[in-house]
Amino acid sequence: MAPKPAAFCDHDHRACAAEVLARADARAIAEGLRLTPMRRRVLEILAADHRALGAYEVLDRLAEDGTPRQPPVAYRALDYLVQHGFAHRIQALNAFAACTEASPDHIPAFFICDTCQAVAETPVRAVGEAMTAAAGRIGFALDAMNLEAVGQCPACEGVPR
Amino acid sequence: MAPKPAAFCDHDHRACAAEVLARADARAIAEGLRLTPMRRRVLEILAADHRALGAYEVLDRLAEDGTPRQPPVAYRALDYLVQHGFAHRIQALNAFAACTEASPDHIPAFFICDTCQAVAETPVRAVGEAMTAAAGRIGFALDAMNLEAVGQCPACEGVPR
DNA sequence: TCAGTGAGTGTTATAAAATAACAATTCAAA
DNA sequence: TTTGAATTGTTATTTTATAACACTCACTGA
Repeated sequence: MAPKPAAFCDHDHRACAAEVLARADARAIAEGLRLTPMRRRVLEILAADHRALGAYEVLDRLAEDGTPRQPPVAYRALDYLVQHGFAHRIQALNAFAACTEASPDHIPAFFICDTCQAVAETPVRAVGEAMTAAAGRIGFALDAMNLEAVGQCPACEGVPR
Repeated sequence: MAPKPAAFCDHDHRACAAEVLARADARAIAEGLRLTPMRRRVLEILAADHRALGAYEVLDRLAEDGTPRQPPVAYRALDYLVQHGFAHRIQALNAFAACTEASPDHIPAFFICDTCQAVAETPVRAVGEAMTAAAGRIGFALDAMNLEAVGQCPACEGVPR
């Protein structure tokens, strides 16, 4: 079995989250992207655990530091993060998760645990290629894909649902 | 190039929609599923074209025959249709499309045209297998997947976006 | 025959998610 | 240092989805 994603294992999450932020900071500098305090704070909130957060959950966390609880505040930051690949939108949950993958050009796929709500982003090159091939066969010009799986993560194996 | 999905071609859509309904009727009888008039009507509305419809669009169509415009009416029928594989939910659009695939155990993938809003469901065995394999490698017990692609369909090729 | 049960539908109300629109501010380049 | 563009603040509204309960009707077993 391949190494399990950190999302499904015990791990030093403080370091894990710090790494996500550090990579984002580095990329923002390298590419001249404006990862403003607001946006960075939202990414930090998302990175705080391996769960996807709804916009209103993000808003609640922001409100704890005194940011006004207005939906556009959260949506704008989230849209920016998604737009620039710092975060992903998990369609199946209407929610958002920090991007945990180092390689900048990966095609993300998400494995969502029904039991503990953990979301793991794992590189699935073969899936992306098969999808691209399928698009090619039907003459479809592919811009983006959403690859999401719902089930039970290895840490929750055996837990009744 | 493989045969393009009907959704992306000129075709006799009356026959196409009738086939979807006929297959659903047959399966309902075979499996003892209760495809009530309400549910069948909603499926008919979905099958009316190769677009995904939001629940409130379905509700509007229903209202044209005098059904009360109450959200639960649409959501209940849609949930049933999705639950039993007569229709699919298109997560990227918060919308629903009739299942157009004959084989009952297929893994659906959706190609969504940004330009004309057509949605094609095509069997993508290789994608499903790659995804299943990826799940297996990380010990994830897969229950369901959403495979969606956004882009431009062959019929809209060249149309500026 | 007829209470009991459960699935389906009708109906009212509300919750949750997302966006429109415009004002105020900040920032960086000319 | 002004000017234009990007960002953030704010109010209001739209769109999507669900909770909760009442009513009907077909079916079941006493």
